[in-house]
Amino acid sequence: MSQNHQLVEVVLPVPLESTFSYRFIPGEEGGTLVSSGDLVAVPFGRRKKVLGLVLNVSDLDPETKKVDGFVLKNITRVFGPEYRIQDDRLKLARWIASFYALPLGQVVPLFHPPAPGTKARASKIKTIPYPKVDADGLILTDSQRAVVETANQWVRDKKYATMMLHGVTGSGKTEVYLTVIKQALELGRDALFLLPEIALTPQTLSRIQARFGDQVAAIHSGLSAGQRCRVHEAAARGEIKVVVGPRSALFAPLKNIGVIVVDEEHENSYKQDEIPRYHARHAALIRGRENKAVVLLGSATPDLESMHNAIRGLYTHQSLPERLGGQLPPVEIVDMRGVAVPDGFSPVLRDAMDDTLAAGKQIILYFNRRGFARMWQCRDCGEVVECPRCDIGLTYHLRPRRLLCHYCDHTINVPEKCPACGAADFLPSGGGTEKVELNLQALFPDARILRLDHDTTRRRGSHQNILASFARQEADILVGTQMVAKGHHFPGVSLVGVLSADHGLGLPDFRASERSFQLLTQVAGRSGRTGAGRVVFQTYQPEHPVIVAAARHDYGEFLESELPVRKALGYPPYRRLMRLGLSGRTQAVVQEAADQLARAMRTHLEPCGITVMGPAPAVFPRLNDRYRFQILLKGTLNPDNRQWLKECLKNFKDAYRKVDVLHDFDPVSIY
DNA sequence: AGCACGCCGACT
DNA sequence: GTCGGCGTGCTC
Repeated sequence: MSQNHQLVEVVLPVPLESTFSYRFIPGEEGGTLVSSGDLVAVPFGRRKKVLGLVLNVSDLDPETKKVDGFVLKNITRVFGPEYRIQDDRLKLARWIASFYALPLGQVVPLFHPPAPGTKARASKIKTIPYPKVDADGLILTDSQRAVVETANQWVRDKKYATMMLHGVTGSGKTEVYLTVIKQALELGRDALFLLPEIALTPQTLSRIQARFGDQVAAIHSGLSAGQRCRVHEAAARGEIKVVVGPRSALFAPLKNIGVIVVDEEHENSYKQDEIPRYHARHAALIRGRENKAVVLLGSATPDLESMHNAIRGLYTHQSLPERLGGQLPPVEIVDMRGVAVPDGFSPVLRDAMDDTLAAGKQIILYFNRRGFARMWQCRDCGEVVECPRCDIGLTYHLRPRRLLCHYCDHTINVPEKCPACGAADFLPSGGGTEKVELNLQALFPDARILRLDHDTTRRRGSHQNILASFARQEADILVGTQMVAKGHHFPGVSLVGVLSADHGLGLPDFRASERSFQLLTQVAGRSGRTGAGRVVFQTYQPEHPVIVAAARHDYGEFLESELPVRKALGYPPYRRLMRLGLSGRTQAVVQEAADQLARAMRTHLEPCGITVMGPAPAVFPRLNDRYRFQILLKGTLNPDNRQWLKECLKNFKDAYRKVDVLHDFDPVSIY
């Protein structure tokens, strides 16, 4: 008894609005039919297997060969029920597509494992036993208990609500998350626990696992495609109740979510920097709403947008003011003006390092530039060797010895003679972590030093290995870029030195202050996690409000200095941003395209209260031999605006085929 | 987005 | 001579 054939409307992962029609011939037993929400594999163009989402199904006359002039192809595979995308997940997909002005097909791949582009890998995060955690949890402090009670009440009431959990490093936020999740599980609900990949350390994992055992599964970069699928299937079948992982974990097929944790909510890694450019924190709120779940946003240095929402009463703001078992370390600001420091270490910092090493404690040194010297400059004529593709100075690296472009990875041998004047005397100026390491070794010949930056973490897993080694106190000093501010818990560290605290402040980005404050606060908080600690900020701007506020661990002070600036300039959190980036081979063509696009934007969006800025050459006007311009929109686009924008961009791309256009809502940086 | 086809520059 | 750059056209 043969079933009727099915006509199936499928969404495919292409940047097109259209859906595609396929035929499905049910199996002999007649059991399997396709239905809306199914994940299917289909032949598409020259490709044999493309994954698609079934949107609609209808009956099909077996004699019908064509639809709309297209010869129907057959669906080759229907995935099991674990892979269906339905209900709240489909709503989330539609929301992302509409909010970020993308075709649904470009969003759907977020929802099916394995993550696109990942090859099978074997490496696994080693599970180090976490120092004996009471499976029933610790005794909560009064402030923790107050927070937990509020959140638990919301969960019991099935109320969609967001809590901004504002607590310094070591104030016990994790304990709050785990307690709230525990209650949700007891009520038969599931939980998502998002955190930056970098924070997904073996310690964190085993702490969560110690509490929830085999009800919890983690998704991380060490998993193979097969392992990801197993987690996905187990979650869909209800065998797993808690999924822990980076932003992509948000799409796990849990059925009945009661709590979504977004830990370190201010972290920029929650924004995906490729299509679809969504913000996982924002998307988490949407999924929370669909599930009537409680969303916990945790941070020591909340994102200004989140904080603004808390101030406006959209989120409930809760503080965990005290650091458990200790106090925040005092920060000394060292004025570097007029101080001659050939090796970069002020006398204050040097003495502090001496004392710390003598006491057998550990040191973290933060310097936010890699390589040995930022510039390779001719002493005779002043010529700076630049990248031939990027118009950016090349950085001098010692090991291996070469000049490297930090933007396109272009590498050249160190020139013998100045390409401009032929002189053979160069001035490497502006230090980097390589140089700091060398100077440090000269200063403390017996100290064991680890360096953590892009260059020492090329190999897979080396990042976690270096951090783990330092946590085991196999080295005395950890020197590196901002990577040293995140990751493991280091009980042995009693001194943190920031070699140039004003480094990030001059960057041409409206978030430069915020990012500096977050980084300084975060790295300062790594000192004295057990016992006394101290922190030294070396700076040429000792009165800068960001540096002063960070030195006092005072978020409120930072907020007061920064919000008025944002308001005056019309930047987030007061107005939203959207960035249009244009790039191409020929400058004039890109320029012309950018002018045209900006004109269209002005005509259509300015009447809706949107401010159009630019076009202007990007901060790096040429990268990788491509000229770059950008347009910035300020204001909130309504759904009609977004729809119009989507179509405008599509037409525009057809008209200017030599220019690449990217659009980014709520960009994390406007470089 | 892929993927193939097709037409012009410097090389085994 | 061809390897390979990327422009362009199409996908049920």
